[in-house]
Amino acid sequence: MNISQNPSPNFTYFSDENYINPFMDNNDFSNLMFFDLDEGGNNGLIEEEISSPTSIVSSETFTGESGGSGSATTLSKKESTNRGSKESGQTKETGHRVAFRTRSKIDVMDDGFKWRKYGKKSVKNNINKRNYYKCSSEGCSVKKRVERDGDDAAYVITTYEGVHNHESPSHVYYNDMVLSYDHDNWNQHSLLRS
DNA sequence: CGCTTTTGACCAGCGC
DNA sequence: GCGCTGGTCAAAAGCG
Repeated sequence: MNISQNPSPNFTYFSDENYINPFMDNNDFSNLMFFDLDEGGNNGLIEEEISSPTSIVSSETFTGESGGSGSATTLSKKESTNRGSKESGQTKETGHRVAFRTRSKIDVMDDGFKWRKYGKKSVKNNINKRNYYKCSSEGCSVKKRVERDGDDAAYVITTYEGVHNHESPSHVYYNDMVLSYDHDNWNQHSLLRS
C-alpha cells in the first residue's frame, strides 16, 4: 500500500463527530451517497448529494430516515446478516456498518487505513468483481468491501464493517503536523485539498 | 525477507 | 436435501 506516499487525513467513520471528507483526488463528489447499514438490519438508506467538491458532510447526516433511492438495490438485504462462524463474534461486537456509493475512477479509495486484500468474488447482478479487504492493523478486524456498481460502472460502492480500534496511521501522521499548525488554518488547508 | 495480492477451494446460510 | 450464493481461508506468487 502507499500510506507513506499518500497519507490522507480523511475518512474515519467512527460514529462520532470526527467524520471528515473521505475522498481525495480522482473522484467526482457530485453524487455521493451514504448508506447507514447499522446493526439490526433496518438498512436505513441515507442519501447525501454533495453539491460542491469542497463540501464536508457531518456524521449527523447519517442518522436520518430511510431514503427512497432505487440505487440501493445493489446493496443486498443480506447485508444485515452476519455469517462466517470464525468471525461472527467480532462482527457483532463491532457491528457498525456503513456503505457509500461514489463516482470514482479508482476502485479503492485511500481512507488512511492500511488494508489487506483477502478475497475477490464475482457476485450476482454485477459483472464486476467484489473485493474484500481487512484492516491489517493488529487486533483490528474491520472489513471493507469494494465493488463497482453493476448498473453504472462509473460508481464504486464501498462498505465498511466494524469500527477501528485504533486511529488511522495517517490520522496520527497529521495529528503530529496539526500540533504545529493553527487549527483554523489547518481546517482550511485540509478542505482545500479536495 | 516480510508483507501483500491472487485465486481456487471450502464453508455456511438461504430458498426451493 | 440440494443447489446457489456470498464470504473467508490459505498456499503460492509477486513485489519492494
